[in-house]
Amino acid sequence: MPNGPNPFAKTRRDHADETAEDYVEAIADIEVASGTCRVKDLSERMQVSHVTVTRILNRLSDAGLVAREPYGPVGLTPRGLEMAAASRTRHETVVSFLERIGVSNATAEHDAEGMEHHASKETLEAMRRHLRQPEDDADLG
Amino acid sequence: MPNGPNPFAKTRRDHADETAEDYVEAIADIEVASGTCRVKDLSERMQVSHVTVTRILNRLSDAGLVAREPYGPVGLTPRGLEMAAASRTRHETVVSFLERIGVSNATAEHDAEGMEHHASKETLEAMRRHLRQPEDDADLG
DNA sequence: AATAATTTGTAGCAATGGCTACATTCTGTA
DNA sequence: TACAGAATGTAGCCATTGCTACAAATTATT
Repeated sequence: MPNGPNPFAKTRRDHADETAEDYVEAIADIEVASGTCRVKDLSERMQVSHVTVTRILNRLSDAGLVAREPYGPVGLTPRGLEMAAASRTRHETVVSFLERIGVSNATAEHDAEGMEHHASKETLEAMRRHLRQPEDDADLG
Repeated sequence: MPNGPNPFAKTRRDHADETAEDYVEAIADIEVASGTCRVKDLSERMQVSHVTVTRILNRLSDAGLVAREPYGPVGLTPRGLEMAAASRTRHETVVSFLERIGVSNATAEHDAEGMEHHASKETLEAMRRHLRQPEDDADLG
């Protein structure tokens, strides 16, 4: 039978926060890759309509994460930059870790995209600890 | 800089499916633990109001996963049982794996709750492969 | 400059998942 | 049986994230 009373919880509420992190990280990536980030870049990257992107950007702008003016490029505020940096670090940790245990790069990127929002500090530390280990143990056929 | 064009995607759409899996798995757990599952058990477990639970159960009932009649207990259909079994297996894989890399049981349970929905077949196989390995490599201080 | 094409914005609809407030049904007990 | 309390159901509100359709602005082309 299951073990504890409720190791579970509201895994579901913070959905909007995950969206914020995804977008902020995407904006930072696109800026690095293309110089500037446009609504269209985001709609392509997130594979949603430009309408969805616009509405989310408005919310992130109100939240002080994104700097933006109508028909202009999409930028990050200092707070947005902070969040992007943290997200990126965490993303890279998860991707590298998955690759270390034998997952292909493509799958690691894909799975990390969803998993990274649920990896606690303790779990991320465990992953980094593992990454610091020599990869001897990876010889499993 | 980032690597590929779009290893990302619609990580966001399948939210309702995740909810279905969470509820179906919770129902199975509660049935095992208490004999029967009631709306109240679910609202406590998921930490949401009974209203939210009722509405979600209606949807799952329409979807053929949950069997239910007004004011009665909550049961699983054959399809619901299948889904619960698969969810449970996956959940246990993720929890065991996290524990193996040094995460505490409480954190493993918590993180797995969110991560399990994003672990692809390939990633789960990598985790199981790792679990089959002797734990020698775990001696990192 | 005028026109065409692209990009972005707005209006408005649907589904999902939160909630409170209130109605109903069930259960247990006086 | 009647009543009190607990458990469920229903109505209706909000936020988030999808969408299509249409309007407006920007950019590119003729």
